Amino acid sequence: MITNIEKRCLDQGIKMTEQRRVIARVFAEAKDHPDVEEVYRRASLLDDRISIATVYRTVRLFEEAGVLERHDFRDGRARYEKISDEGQHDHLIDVKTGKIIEFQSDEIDRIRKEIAEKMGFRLIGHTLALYGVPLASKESE
Amino acid sequence: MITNIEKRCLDQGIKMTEQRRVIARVFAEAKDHPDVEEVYRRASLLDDRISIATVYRTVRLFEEAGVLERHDFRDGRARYEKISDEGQHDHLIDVKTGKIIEFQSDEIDRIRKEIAEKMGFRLIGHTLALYGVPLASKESE
DNA sequence: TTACGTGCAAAAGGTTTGCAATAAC
DNA sequence: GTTATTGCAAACCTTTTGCACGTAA
Repeated sequence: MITNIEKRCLDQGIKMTEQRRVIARVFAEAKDHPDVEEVYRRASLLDDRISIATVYRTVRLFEEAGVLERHDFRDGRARYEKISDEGQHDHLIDVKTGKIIEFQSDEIDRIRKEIAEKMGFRLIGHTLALYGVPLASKESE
Repeated sequence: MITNIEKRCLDQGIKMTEQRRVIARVFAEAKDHPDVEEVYRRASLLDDRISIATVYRTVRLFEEAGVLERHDFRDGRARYEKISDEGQHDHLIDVKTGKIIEFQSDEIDRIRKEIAEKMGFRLIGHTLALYGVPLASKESE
């Protein structure tokens, strides 16, 4: 069975190797935002002939092809997730636990675009992450 | 003459050394978003008894004290700027030139806070960077 | 077949840290 | 005088890369 991500890669003219197929599958099945080490771990379970250098090369390739999105959540390594058909979302990070929660806001999407255009730019990407603590929690920082 | 940043550090109970004063001065005078190498370069012009390790230690200290803000603009190193009294701004990066342009939007400030609270969090920080190309420019990516 | 992808290990680039010397309070 | 800070160099961690080998089309 061919994953949606693999299809997207083929559309982009990316030559599919066994390693790339495996990494595509990892992201097709992921519901979170794994870093490269974690992708390597999961890929190795499916096929142990994969090296971490290939994972690095592949996530970069997929990112440049618009198949994956890279995130920086201030923990020192890049995290990746697939770009889904149903539009993108942003993230809120619970700084107490590190948990990453997705959200989507049409209003923010609109304003971002408006601001960029008002400044004379066409928006081609963005980074938005909110960092918060649970409202119930009383710790000051 | 004592800089505003130095005053802020003293308020936070930070012990001021000559090196820290020099680094505070660099940020007091900066109108941009220097990385550590650049801070080190500017600080060295004012006082050549400074090491880059101290710059790393000091920007971290200042960041934790709420005196500096750290940014990641996808170029592989951290950039810093002072937190000014007149409220914060966000950034738009011209991906053709790397130029960083500041902007401020009360509407975005409001929505960010609303979203976090609606999700059950008190917002304590955020990252927002827009990446764009000049509207005049016709390149596709 | 032929260009492209891979694994390995080494290197790069940014950042942190152990330690002995130094300076602040 | 005591404790924190500094400079130096080594270590760290993530990511990239050179090269010989392997593989997809």
